Amino acid sequence: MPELPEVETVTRSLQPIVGRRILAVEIRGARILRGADPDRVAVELVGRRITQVKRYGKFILLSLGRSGYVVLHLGMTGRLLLGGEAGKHTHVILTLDKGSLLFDDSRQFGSFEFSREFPARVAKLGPEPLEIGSQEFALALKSHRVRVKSLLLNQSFVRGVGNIYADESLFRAGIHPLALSHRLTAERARGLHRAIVDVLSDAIDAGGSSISDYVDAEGRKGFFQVQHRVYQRTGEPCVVCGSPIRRLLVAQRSSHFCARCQKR
DNA sequence: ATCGGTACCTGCACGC
DNA sequence: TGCGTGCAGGTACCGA
Repeated sequence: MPELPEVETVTRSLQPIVGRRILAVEIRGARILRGADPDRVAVELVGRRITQVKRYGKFILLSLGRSGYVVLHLGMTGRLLLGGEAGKHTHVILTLDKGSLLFDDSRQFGSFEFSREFPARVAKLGPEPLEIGSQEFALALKSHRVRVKSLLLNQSFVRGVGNIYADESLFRAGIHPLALSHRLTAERARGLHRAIVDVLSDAIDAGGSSISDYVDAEGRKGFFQVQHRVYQRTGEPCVVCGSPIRRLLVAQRSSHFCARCQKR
């Protein structure tokens, strides 16, 4: 579900919890803690005040003053919900001094971790695509010899781009997903960066893409899915040239593209 | 040191 | 109705 635009939308909708204090922690599904001891996590969190909610790529960090961070990743199906009823897949419930925060995740690929320090997993991420310059992006592309689609999905290259927005960006840039990163001209590389910025910005404006179950912390769906030009449109006519959108596997992920508009 | 492939988990749509 | 198959926004880890 969640790539940069969805995680950004969730982060924005979570701002009401800034300044709130954690009164109680209920952990129903320990898998989401990735091996940490549930009791210890609870002890670390209870009584802390949430001082900031910030996104890094696809991660959300809740700062707890100087005590540390709650490090959240939504995986494929994770949801953070303000209030509401706990369900079958609710793994963590934070009771706040006003309201509550639920972490829901049917596939359990997400994670809920506590870290005393700024987390290494987050520190290792590549730059934010919306902050890096096109020139810098083009140079970085040159230093890798891989399929460009794989590179876009690599979070240590740029953080936050996932399968939907990689496909949509490559389409807008007219670049084939199998194109080799180091073979792209600087101009096409800069064009790809512009396409990424455009797609991500448009998607954030639309509140993200709700393919099946994505909603923000207030339960609102996103609307960017109606603007997808290639993602999950296999067989449909290309909006530019009319030839059918094709699908192939790159890095074991479905990749949707127009063979006529997107060149290697 | 980088890679591509596989594993992790649940739910849904589809064909038979 | 039920069963098997394939697919789904994610990353971690393995061996080459």
